[in-house]
Amino acid sequence: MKSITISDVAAHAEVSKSTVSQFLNKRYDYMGEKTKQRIEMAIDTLGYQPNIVARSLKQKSTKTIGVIVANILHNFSTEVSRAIEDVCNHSGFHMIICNADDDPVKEKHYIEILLAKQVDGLIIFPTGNNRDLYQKMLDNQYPLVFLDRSVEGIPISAIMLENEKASRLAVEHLVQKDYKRIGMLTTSIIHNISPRLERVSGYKKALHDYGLPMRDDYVNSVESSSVQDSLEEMLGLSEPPEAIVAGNDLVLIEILKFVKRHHLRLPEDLAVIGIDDVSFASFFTPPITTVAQPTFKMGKMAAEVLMDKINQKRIEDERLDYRFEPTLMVRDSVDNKDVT
Amino acid sequence: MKSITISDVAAHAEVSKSTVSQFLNKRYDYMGEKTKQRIEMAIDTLGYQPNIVARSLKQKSTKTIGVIVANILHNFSTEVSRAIEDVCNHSGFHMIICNADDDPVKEKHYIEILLAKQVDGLIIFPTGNNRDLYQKMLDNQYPLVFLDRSVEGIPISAIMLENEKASRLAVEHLVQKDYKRIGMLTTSIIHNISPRLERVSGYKKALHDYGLPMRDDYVNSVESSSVQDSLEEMLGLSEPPEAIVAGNDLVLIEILKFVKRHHLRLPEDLAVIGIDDVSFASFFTPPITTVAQPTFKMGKMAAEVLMDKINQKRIEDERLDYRFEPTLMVRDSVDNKDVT
DNA sequence: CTGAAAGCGCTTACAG
DNA sequence: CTGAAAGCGCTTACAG
Repeated sequence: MKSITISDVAAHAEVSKSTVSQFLNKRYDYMGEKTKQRIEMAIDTLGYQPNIVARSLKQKSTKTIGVIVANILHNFSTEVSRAIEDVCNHSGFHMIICNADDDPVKEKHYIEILLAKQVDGLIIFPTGNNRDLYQKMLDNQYPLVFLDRSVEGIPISAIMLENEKASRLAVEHLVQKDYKRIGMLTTSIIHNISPRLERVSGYKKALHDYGLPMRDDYVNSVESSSVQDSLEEMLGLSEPPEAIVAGNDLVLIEILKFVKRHHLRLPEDLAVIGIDDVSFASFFTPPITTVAQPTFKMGKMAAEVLMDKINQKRIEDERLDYRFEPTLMVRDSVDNKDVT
Repeated sequence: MKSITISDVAAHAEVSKSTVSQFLNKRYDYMGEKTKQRIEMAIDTLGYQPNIVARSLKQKSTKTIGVIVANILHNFSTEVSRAIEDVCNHSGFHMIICNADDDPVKEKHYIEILLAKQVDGLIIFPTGNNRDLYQKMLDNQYPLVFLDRSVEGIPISAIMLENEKASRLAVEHLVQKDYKRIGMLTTSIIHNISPRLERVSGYKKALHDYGLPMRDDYVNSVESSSVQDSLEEMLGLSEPPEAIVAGNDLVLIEILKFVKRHHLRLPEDLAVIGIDDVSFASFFTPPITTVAQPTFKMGKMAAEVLMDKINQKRIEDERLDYRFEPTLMVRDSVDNKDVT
């Protein structure tokens, strides 16, 4: 690309670079009408576009934020990203999305690169295993917000679902439909990912509140790739669960694959509720009952909180947790148990 | 964030900035062992991270590419983006994704911003309505590749599906299963989006080759939001189509919604084949027969061609079209017509 | 009302 | 083997 710089424009318009710069930044306060016009003409005829890199260097702001999602495969990540993008567009910001793939090493790498690229702030779905880095950014008052998850002992604003409530809604619905043997399957919990822990604990509490027994062989937290095996096991029990709560969309999909493969009937042979509303839920056969997250609102909030931090509002009275309400989407993958 | 610059490191290590810079860029040719160590120590103790913005300004390369997708809602866009990201990671590049939302105005805006941000190259799913801009980049030998679509009269490398073949595969499969009345529904064609045109023309040619009549009321190209109406109309004909080819994933989804809403049986009441393999195809009831694009390969190729252009290979012997083969994924949303 | 000068944090010939 | 100097393309006090 040919480079036309501010100097070229200045020369063409026969003014100084300073004046052109003032013009570009709309500081017209004392600018002569003819000067303005000459500059405008020069810009037009030369097809000048300011170099944002140069501007960023000087202004120490790139008008760009970084977003590091834990796993782009989750529908939640994609939807939230779109909401963030909307806010960015409105504020004249751009965003760079990175996918940590649930890998703390990748996450660390991305954080470092993005900081080196001088992004003005970061939204992170934390893997939870880079405490030093998180802490360092916190110490430096670097604009940062967590999304979906919080990290114990790192007091950074986190935008999250009422996760306990989410599984409670699922359990309650099943209880109302007269299910007693209710299982739960989530993705791996070994890294203490907060929403997963909370969803499991919400499930247990709800069972307890409804006086249902909590059986260890009805709950499991494994990698997506092992969901099939885990289901095999759980449904092979002498008294298998009659309903299963899927901890997120990926688990739900694995369950649906299992159901298909084994020619089970939904909900007669197995009732299912997924946390996360999947795209095909409404027109699946049967339509899938889910607990939806307000993804759009959550992404918007994350971006707004970050923008406030970038603009120096909100440094002091840091509010930590922003919790959002889940919504039960009643469809047909759960039916009245007594009918069967 | 506190800023530690190369000067701080130089001071701490008691060498010049030049030497530190050499070190950073691994030009150790003549560097004394003790110098190296002193610099390394300084970097460590200060926690220095180079400022990429400053480097970019000097080097006139941001090691970043832009990707402008026509519509992020298409599954194709997401998958292709992930493939591009892989290549970027391998080459030490980053990418900024923008969603033009099928809107030429947004597309123009994003192209301009990305150029101003000095990205080293661009992968565009062109809306087709910014010919001047495309042409200008071409004239400037700016590294650019088109994906999914080409633009008539703008000779820029384009990575595309064998679109005619894709609809041909669909029609052939239906013909083999003894279907005669075959319709096709695609998203709007008014902007002459090349893959849509090609898919419709492939459909027509295939019908012709199999001696089937081509009926105008069996083909329609409308916005996603009007697919329902269009189906209503088509299936309300006195001799309605018995099978429909969906031009892409969004159309497929609309068709499935329609089928659900009207309690149609798949494939007994209506057979369906979608172009684009959707995530839920395999475990849907019935599993959906589709024509898949090699999304990963296509994204990879786009990124590789772009990298070559950025690295000055491939400017001369510009190859224009890279066409990829579609694959029929036989599942159960099409069955033997004679059986019914 | 406008311009000269310094500076953002790097890199890169070039000199020694 | 290392450093001084210029420069990438902007912006921003400050002077006049």
